[in-house]
Amino acid sequence: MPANRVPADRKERTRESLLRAGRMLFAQRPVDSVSIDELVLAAKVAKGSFYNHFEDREALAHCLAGDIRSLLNNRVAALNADISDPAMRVARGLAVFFGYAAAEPEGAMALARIHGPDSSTEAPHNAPVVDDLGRGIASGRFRIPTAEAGVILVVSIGMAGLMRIVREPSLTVAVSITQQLVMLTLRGLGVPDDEAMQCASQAADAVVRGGGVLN
Amino acid sequence: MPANRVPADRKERTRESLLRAGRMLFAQRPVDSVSIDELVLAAKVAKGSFYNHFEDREALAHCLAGDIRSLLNNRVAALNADISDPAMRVARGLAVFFGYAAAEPEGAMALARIHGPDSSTEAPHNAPVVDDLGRGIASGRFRIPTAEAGVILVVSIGMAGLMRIVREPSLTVAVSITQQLVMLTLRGLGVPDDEAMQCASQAADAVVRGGGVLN
DNA sequence: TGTACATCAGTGAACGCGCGTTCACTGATGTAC
DNA sequence: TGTACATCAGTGAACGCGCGTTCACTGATGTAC
Repeated sequence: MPANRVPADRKERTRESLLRAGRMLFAQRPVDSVSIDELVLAAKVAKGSFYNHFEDREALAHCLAGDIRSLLNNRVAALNADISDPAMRVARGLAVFFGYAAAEPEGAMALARIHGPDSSTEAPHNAPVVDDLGRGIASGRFRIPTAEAGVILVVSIGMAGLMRIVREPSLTVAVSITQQLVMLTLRGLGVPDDEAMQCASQAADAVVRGGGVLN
Repeated sequence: MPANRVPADRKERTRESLLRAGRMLFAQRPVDSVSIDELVLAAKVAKGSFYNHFEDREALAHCLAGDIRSLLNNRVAALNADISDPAMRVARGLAVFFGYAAAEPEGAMALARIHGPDSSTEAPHNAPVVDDLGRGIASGRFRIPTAEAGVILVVSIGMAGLMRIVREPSLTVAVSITQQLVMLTLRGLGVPDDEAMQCASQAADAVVRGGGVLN
């Protein structure tokens, strides 16, 4: 217990400022092509401050992407709290990502650029998807031999749709893309046509249009 | 018509050497993090030579990815020359990419890293996919509202599968991943279950295992 | 066949800018008494 | 309430390495005659 303290929120504000700058810059260019100078300039912070918070540029990027990904995973978890059908859960999960892309294209683009389409079954942030797929397979809702291919499908469609929406970030586009991509995805997983379409429409409507995405 | 000439193949060999070096290095690390020094060292070429062939690192990367992508697109075109069913064409197209990932993981990884999952309908190298999807929709073989979502599905699955296979580049893995991912994809596009499975198996067998990929 | 010459890609030393990293100092905030 | 002190994040000048880019020179190959 230190005798004298420095206000926690000053440190926090600097850190946030750096992360915001990273979000803006990494949304535009590859991580390696952004200099520390540019980061601290955009963050309105002295160069030395950077190293009080992050070991290097990579660390900032990793932290930024982790934050966004956690935010989205939490939203998905909250939104799916009392949904048990794995198909609907996957649909709403994708819809959260697509809605975010329309609402916060900058954050979405940064996430896509930093994480890339990492569809490994082991990556911790893919755990929710792996889980839903596992349940769906067990219950016969999804008709695929192994979860792995399903994870690749869902994650890569998620990232691709996100990047598509970011290019033209309007609610209309997001709703349309969500409907179509979720439908294709569920159908791919073996969900009957009509149900896939129903889930897709409901998710697009409730989550993307309805703004189930805000907070 | 110049009076005196320099042998064309000397220039060509230097260029090829630089491209090979790029393939190796870009397979391992992001483009921006590879220095010209590393490139010319790996290529066993003097630093100044680099600029006789490429304007900058980006140009080399672009050229490299373009070459690989063209090679693959050509293989697909040749392999599909007398296949008319769009579902089978898409299946075999994906299989070519997956087979390449197993046979040439380095080239595949470089392609993935440079092009990324660029699933835009306008990108010239996606033209063949756009074409097959258009025909499939017109003939009722694919049941999707617009080609765009289909392109996103096929291209992003293509790249994701490719990266998965690269991580463990064996024929066995490639065949299994191909079967599964092609099945999911065709089913997503609206091809009936049994036919999707049949196409997937045939493509995996004929193209990936059968080495329809060599040459 | 031989010699002089022309071409042009290859070479690598040299240059200098940009950028990552450091560090002595500042100053804002909170604590002691 | 006021004064002295402690803490620690913020600051930005300074350093020096790495890297992209240039350029005068070399040398291999082909042509002229």
